[in-house]
Amino acid sequence: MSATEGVRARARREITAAIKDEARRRLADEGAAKLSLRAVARELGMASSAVYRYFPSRDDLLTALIVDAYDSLGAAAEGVEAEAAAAPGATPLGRWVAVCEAVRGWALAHPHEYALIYGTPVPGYRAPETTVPAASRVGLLLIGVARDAHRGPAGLSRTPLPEGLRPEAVRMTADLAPDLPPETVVALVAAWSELFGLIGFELFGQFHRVVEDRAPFFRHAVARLAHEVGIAFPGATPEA
Amino acid sequence: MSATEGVRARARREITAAIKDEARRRLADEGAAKLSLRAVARELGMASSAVYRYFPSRDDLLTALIVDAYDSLGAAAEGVEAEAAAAPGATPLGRWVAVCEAVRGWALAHPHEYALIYGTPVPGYRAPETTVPAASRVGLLLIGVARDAHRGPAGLSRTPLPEGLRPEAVRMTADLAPDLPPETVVALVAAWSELFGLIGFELFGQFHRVVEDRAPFFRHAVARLAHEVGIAFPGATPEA
DNA sequence: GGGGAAATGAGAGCGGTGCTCTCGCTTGAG
DNA sequence: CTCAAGCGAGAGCACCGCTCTCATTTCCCC
Repeated sequence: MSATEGVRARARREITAAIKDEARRRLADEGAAKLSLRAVARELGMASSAVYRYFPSRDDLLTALIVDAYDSLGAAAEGVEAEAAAAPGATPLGRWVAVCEAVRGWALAHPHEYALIYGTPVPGYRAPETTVPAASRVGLLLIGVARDAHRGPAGLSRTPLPEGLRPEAVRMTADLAPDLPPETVVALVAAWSELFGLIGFELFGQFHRVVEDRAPFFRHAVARLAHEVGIAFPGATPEA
Repeated sequence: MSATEGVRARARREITAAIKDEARRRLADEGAAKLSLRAVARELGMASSAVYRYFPSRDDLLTALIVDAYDSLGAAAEGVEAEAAAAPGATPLGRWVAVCEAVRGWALAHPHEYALIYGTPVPGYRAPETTVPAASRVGLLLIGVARDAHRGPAGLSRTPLPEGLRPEAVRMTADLAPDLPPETVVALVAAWSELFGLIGFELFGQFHRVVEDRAPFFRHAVARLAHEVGIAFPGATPEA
């Protein structure tokens, strides 16, 4: 035991992690809706009531899993993006596609955790504000790629905004990326949500018997999203 | 009682409908995951075991609600599309936007039913094949709009496909719309899933503090999706 | 019309759930 | 060393999905 952490504190940290690990394992088996605190406790060889010392309610356990999932996804995407950006001959389009494919890859590897954060919100559950930073990481990454493209030699193409959208576009720009054109910010937010539409449809079975060879389809679709954001021009294709 | 329907058949039909209605009501209160057959029965003043005469299991009740929701959404979208198509000066772009806005309107009006069909799949639940026709209605509608645009004077613009996607694109085209170019079919399927990404993000709170004035944002985004499908050319805007 | 099969409803019951409370034991800070 | 705080276990409450049994009602066929 260290001087700064007694047996009790250490046990608390380890048991908390063990509960979350076991919960994640059970999540993969049965989904969030049927996640049972008792089953987690049983598997860990402890009384169900003891789990409540660590998570005041089942929903609090879910919240913890949600924050962890956002962070896991964010870290995965950031790692891949950093790698893509460091590679020789890196282009904004290549980085954009890399981020999108990282998100898809994480989602396919952790479908139930993905469902937890991008699927139907849990019944009475309201995400606390603490989840916001973790939840924003992928979006910030996409903004960063667009920003670098904007600063780069190729610049960004823009589609004009209808009049009715301009005030909201200006407001969004001030909030999200004041250094980017409003046309780009609007396209960025749309592409961001459309990306998760593609992934959600694949993951939740909507592509069943519609799209079979999904990797190239996804790659093509997100490259077009990048084009919509103004990151690449028609005819340009990523190679990585 | 009519000659073709006895007391029993009529009662069965009415009670089945009453159970589904009450279930829908409770769905709005607590979400699909916590939908309780017992609570439905209690509210209807019948023994919980009696409900099993009408739905063999809770999941079967959910299936019925899912099919109903798909049909309700499909009917709403089809109605709006027919109206838009019949209006003087109707354009494919106008009809496309009308369909998308109808889907969004239905989703905002029936958020829990939307979550049921486009959100996280219910735990152990696997959608039976019987849901496929109802689930396809919106997609078919979008295909129809693209088909009419293809036949119309303006035609469809096309973005070339990467080589790796061509076999799958050809397969998809044969399955979905043999009379359309593969480039269009791929763009159509992508736009279809991206449409539900936009709606899902709005409905499930991901746009919280990101997009505030959502109607014009959505309208702009789906018009751009139409453009991606090749339905409208840059600069064209719907007016309806 | 009458009789038997099928449909229906009610109730008890099984094993499971989230969550609370109380009880003893252990740990750590004063 | 003491004593409050942290912790685990067990019992218990109200609820859940689902099954089984047992009356009662309806319908179909003879």
